[in-house]
Amino acid sequence: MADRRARVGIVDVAARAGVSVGTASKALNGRGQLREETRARVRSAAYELGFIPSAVAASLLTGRTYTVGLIMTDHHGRFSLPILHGAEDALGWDEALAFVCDTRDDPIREQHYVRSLMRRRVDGIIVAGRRTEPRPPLSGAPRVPVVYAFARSADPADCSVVVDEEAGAVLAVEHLVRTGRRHIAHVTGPHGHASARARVDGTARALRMAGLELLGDPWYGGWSEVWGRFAAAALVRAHPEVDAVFCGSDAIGRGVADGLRECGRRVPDDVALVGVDNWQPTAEGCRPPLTSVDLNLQQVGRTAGTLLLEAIQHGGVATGIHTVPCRLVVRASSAPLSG
Amino acid sequence: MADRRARVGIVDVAARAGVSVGTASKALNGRGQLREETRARVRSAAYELGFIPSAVAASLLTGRTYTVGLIMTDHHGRFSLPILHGAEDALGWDEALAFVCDTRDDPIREQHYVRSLMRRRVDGIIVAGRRTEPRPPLSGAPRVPVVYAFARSADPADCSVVVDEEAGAVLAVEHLVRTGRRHIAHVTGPHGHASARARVDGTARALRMAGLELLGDPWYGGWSEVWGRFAAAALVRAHPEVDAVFCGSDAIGRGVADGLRECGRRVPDDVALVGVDNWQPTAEGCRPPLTSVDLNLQQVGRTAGTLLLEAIQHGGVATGIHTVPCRLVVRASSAPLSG
DNA sequence: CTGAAAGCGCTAACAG
DNA sequence: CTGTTAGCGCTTTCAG
Repeated sequence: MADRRARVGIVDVAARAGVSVGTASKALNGRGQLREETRARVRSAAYELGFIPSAVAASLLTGRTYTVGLIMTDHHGRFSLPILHGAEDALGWDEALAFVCDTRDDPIREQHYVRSLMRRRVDGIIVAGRRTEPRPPLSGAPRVPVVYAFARSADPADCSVVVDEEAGAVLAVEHLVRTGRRHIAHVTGPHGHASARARVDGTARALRMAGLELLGDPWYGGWSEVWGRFAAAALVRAHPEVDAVFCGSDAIGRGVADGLRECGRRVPDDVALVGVDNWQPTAEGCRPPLTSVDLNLQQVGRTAGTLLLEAIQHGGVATGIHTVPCRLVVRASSAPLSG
Repeated sequence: MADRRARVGIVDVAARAGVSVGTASKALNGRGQLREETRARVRSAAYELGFIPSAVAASLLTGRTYTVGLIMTDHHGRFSLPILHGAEDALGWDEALAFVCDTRDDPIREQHYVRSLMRRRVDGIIVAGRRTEPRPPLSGAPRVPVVYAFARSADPADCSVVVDEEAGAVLAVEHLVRTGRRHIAHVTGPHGHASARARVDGTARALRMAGLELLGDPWYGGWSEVWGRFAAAALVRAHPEVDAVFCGSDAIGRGVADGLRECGRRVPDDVALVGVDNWQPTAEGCRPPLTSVDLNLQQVGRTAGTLLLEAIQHGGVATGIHTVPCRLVVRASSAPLSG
């Protein structure tokens, strides 16, 4: 172990071990047929010199860089960071490293980043979306595999990994039904969002399967707490018999919880609540802590990483729309009706 | 504009333009003395072939990769993402790209990542901390410049960019005093956290300068809403005259707001509130929206990026502890006392 | 079992 | 003004 003056290259290692560079290379990479004694000698020479092989040089030769680009569009990282973690898992922290590029939702920036990534010869690109609406495919049709995560590409020929949001809603509603709720309402985000519509559909499906009906119409609004509070008040007025609310997001859920409390309804005794996102700060800050549908974003990232890796290895192109299921995380807001 | 079969290299461009590779290189990089007509011919050949120069090959030659490593330790990215953005700004999205490595607070992972980054020959490394306690320097003493952001290195010889948290507290308290508050309490996180202690010190200093005293002792606890709610109730009981609370975090601030409301105190009419972090979801979800001390993390990242760049260009090592000031973001929770 | 030599894609002298 | 040549640091045939 040492840190010498300049950069130590494989030639230095070879010299110190008294072998040729070719031999040194083989010894270090476990390739070829070498006497074990030679291997050991090279290895210790490398160690003593603090030799760190250059991935740059290796890439030039092999054509693979063992790097991928991760394009994110949500600067707060609520969606893209879990995706990054999953991708890191799949890529293996020993293998590939990820260039993370935050486009800040600007197509120009995105285009620049793609060019930058191509110049760096990344082996592939993961595009992490911020909403679930299909997004335009990367412009410039990069010559490497691309996998879209969370927000699928508008081009069905592309490879996308998405969350089954409708099934997530089903999970939530089935849970409410199973715990004894019968008068279930749904407060969610803007009608213009695919996520909101998918959850409405899932809710309807689950209720139908249980032989129930939604209490009134879905309450479309925003994704915010303010909307949740407002909706809760209106909801109680319109349907006093409500005994559960499936909320389109944790923020809404929190707002609804506060709103209900202020109307004199107890959660979960009078009304059970389930949210979506399972976002720690919100779900656990809620009073009481909020049962929530986890979007499994890390799994989305892991799947995306795995698909990308396969595409890279098979020299092919990734294709198809892959779906990841949601997961229900039960907390106090949906305790069974003890009645 | 085209996408041909394999990879098009500069030899292909040169061939198509009817010049040698050397000339093509010069034309494309604006180096050397060339007839404008030749330059143009090469450029259009490159364009028609969809030529994307290989940064890998260039790096091998020049020794610089125009990439940096960004090591983050907080998987939720609340601290490291703003730092990343700032760093991106400083590095220039056209210039350098960042490998983002999430160590998940595991020293082993960190060590592996550092090795990975060194093998990729990054030009420098930024280490984004998660807490403000000094952290052990990167092991293995990388041969490239390293800048620590947010959490400074325990080795004072290293280069660190930190937030002046004490000054941030002064900002908050001065604001409260200026808006007419006189009975100011302080609810904050664990005594074991340097951040909590720095804010306590800043609070004391600002009050002293205003000729005031803290109302009772600082309330050390956790960073959570739960703690804020609890503390608010206890505080009102212990010091009914309280007319302002400086909270060590936005989460605490939110808890205090709820707690106070439930004790029958109005915010800001009876009690003004200021938090720290200026974390959108919490600060704006608060009722009323919470005035907060912004830690200027993006600026921390920008400074770190700039210092790193300088160190890289001057081939030297970055040094010194650099401090970034906080910024107060005023919202409804601290409206002036209209009394 | 080990060494020598070619070359990955590009740039930078130096010739012409 | 343009072409030729020699590598950057490494892996990999192919001889020895």
